[in-house]
Amino acid sequence: MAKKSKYCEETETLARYAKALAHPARISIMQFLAKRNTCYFGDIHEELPIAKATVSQHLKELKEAGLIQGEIETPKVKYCINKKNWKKAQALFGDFFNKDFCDRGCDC
Amino acid sequence: MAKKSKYCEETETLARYAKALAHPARISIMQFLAKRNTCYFGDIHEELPIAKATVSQHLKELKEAGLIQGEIETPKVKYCINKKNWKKAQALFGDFFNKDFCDRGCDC
DNA sequence: AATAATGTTTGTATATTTACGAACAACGAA
DNA sequence: TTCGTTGTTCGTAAATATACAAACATTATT
Repeated sequence: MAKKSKYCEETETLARYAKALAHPARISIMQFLAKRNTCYFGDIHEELPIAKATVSQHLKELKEAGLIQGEIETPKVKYCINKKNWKKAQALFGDFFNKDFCDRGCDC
Repeated sequence: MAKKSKYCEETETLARYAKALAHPARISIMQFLAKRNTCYFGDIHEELPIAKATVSQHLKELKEAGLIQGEIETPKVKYCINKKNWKKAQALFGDFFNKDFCDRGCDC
């Protein structure tokens, strides 16, 4: 059976990215990855005030949303931003926030 | 008692806005408000594939996040974007997505 | 084989989110 | 006063999200 999609593709995608970023821990992770060359799980865990199991869970969500990717570098795991999807998100949020609605005159 | 804030202010705020946008119905609402002059509840409801009680709930969340505001225009209710906070969100997402992380060389 | 190091997965408890119908509130019109 | 219109709030059910400890998996080392 087909997936019920009540909203347009682009809207769904944007909402999905927003959801992935809807937690301060995940924002922090993305910021950390953005400014770091090497980004092992342990380093990320160190930066955050939460248990490692929870960090792992957040990383999983970011990965499932496509914003990051991980690779095993025994015995560590290295994470980094998924550039392709990051650009996609960048573009979607960019469009979203550049409606110039003010000029159209929402009159409140 | 003070609210426990484990993350920095800016990160929390960004996550809060992201959370407000983390549902296609709410993205749709913002898009609708962005391109419309007058934006009554009924018009918004018409655009969405959900019950009015649910629409009302989503509007409440957007309002509590500060992204929109509403005013009564008996017998209707007019909603519109909160420009001040919209600009704030615009700026926060702008900074967030302009890390130029690629140049720093995340090496995956 | 036993140990150590690094993360993931599982189990679980609690809280939040999402959705809807029904009841309610406010107000103008008949 | 009784309706009709417009939205909000309430009650509730089901699904997700968040967090942690404990158990587990993997690989290197002793």
